[in-house]
Amino acid sequence: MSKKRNTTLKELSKELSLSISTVSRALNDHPDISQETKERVRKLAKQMNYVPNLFARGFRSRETHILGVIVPNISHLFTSTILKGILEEAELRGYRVIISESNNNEIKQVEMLNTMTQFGVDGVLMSLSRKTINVEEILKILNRIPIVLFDKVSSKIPCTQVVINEEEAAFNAVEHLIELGKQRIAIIKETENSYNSEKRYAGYLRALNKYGIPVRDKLILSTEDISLGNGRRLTNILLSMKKRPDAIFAITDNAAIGAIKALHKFKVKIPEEIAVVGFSNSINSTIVSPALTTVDQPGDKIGRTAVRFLIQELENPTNDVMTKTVEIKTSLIVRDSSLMV
Amino acid sequence: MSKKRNTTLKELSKELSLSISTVSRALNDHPDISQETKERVRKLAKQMNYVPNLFARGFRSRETHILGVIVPNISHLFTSTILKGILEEAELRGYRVIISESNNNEIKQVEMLNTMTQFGVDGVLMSLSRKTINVEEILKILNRIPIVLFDKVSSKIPCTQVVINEEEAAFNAVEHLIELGKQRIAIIKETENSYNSEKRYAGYLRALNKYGIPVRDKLILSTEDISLGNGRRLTNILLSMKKRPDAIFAITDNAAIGAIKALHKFKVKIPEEIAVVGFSNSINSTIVSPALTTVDQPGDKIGRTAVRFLIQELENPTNDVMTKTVEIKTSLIVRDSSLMV
DNA sequence: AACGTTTGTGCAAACGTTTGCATTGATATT
DNA sequence: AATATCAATGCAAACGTTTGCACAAACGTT
Repeated sequence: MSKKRNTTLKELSKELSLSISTVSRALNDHPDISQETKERVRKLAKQMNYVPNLFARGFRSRETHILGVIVPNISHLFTSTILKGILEEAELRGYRVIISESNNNEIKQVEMLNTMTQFGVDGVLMSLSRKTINVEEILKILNRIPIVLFDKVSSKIPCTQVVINEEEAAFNAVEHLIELGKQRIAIIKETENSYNSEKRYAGYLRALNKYGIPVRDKLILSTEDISLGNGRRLTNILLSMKKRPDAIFAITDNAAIGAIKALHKFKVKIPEEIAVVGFSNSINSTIVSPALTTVDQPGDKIGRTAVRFLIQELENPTNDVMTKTVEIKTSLIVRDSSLMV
Repeated sequence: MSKKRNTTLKELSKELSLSISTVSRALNDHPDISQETKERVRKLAKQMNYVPNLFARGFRSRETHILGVIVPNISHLFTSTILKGILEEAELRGYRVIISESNNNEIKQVEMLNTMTQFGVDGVLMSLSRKTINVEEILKILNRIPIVLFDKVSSKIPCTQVVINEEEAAFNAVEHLIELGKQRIAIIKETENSYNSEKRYAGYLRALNKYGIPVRDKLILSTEDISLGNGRRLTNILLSMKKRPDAIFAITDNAAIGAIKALHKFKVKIPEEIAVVGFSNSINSTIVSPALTTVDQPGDKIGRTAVRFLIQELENPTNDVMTKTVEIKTSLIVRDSSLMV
């Protein structure tokens, strides 16, 4: 039951009466080796079930073909969809993936980053923890190995960043509401200046501006923790106003669902009286009733793209920092919560 | 930007005018080394930011301190909750984790298992892909390194298995319905004989038997793919019967939600006319209305437990196969879909 | 015939760590 | 004084792979 040893190059070479180096080269398809020898070697290797010892190889070549991934919280549908994309793309290109959670804890995030580099990953894919303020440590590591950020990113870190086009997505969502004839559009966003929240807010403003709709401070609500409960709470506030809004744009599905729950309780007709739009296309958005209009973020595409850029950097190393920002397109999925005839 | 080299034992030893072996032993707290030396070494190591090269170490000792994890689908809330538990517990005990998806594909599952062992993981945690029939390859690998199965398990594989107590959980759920006074309780389960589905079905039967309620074939419905859509479809069948059931036990939340949607459409009162109980405590179960009564499966506990058993095996290797089955307790969460006053 | 070139192969070093054994000097035991 | 014991340290091998270089044989060119 204890770990048995694998076939080694040495054993193969003995069996074939060749040197270890020849066997190694034969298996690596080195041009110096004759076709005939290559075939003999490959045949025996297969027969003896030879598998290269990746540790020895990585140890020698300083390349592990392992990518590190750090995310705030793995059990979040959007995140795990991204992970799915990462896993698939990485595997396709012959890389393994090590995953870690930062639990939205900045200290732990740096710790993970450190053990990962210590461990010898070739590069790191990372979605930043909330309130990542002290980027100094991260920059230090960025000096040693390539990092690609996705989803939760920061302009303070000069590296490739893969995000959805938050601003445009929000713009489209709000424009959709305007096209329905809505004029008093409330927004539920985050208090702290997260990248995502800010961009979505910017999209909201641009849409209002484009159509000459005044921006009303009263309709702009913020919360620390953009959860279902807080969505409900803030909606209650909106409902208590003399002049109620006629639409709510929540920057996450959960908050939007909270809004729907609150509207339900007060028997407000959705979407006739107040339409609701969310953001994420989480599974819940189809389960709540009425089904929620929302922005679909193609998670797996984000993951795949991030991997592609990272590997690109790994395989064509340059000395100048890459600071490209790649924006992935989203699409608005219109459902009953904003479907008017 | 290219990978810089880390401080090595050699460099430390030169700086301290000690031999490499002494430095190594000092850092590993070997009893042969004097306290004084140990402190000198540790101090310089810290100062020079020494980190052991895990590859060299793993290479030498044949221990990587990496665990492999294979799951059918990472973006499934229950699965990612288990992963969370695995990550936390493994990290706590100084192990790294490599995660892979089998996508419910038996061939790929074996492939992943192979590359993982090839890669040198110390052990594997695995949730089986649907329709895992040919366990031969898995047994072969089980000969080389320890495997612990969780959630989707199989008695054909002699190893430690961590599961929830499916049978009892289902029993409790159905008993709850009976206590409400329900007598015609339908079940929606899977066609193929998955471990989970079978156990839950057994619990259903036991509950009926205990209370002397006849088992009616007509009320036992099966589907290949236990999805929301199929839950809806099968419920429609139930509704078309002359004598409708007065409760539905669906062996997954999604199917239960499908049932609720169907009942809604036909204006059936939940739970007065027909009560509904699901299984999983997915987020959706609180979002659907009425909120769904369901079985809470403590995912992170499953993950943690699985890791504990695996490490236990790793660190106390024996030659006899472990075939323990560990059952994790669940609890029934009663919500509106079965709340009668 | 002497010399380059090409082709295929082998030798040996290197990667960074751990560890069995040898070595040294000091101290305790007879 | 001779010997056994002990504590602290160093030497060197080993893990499996890759790779620069050397080498030998065969061939082509002058």
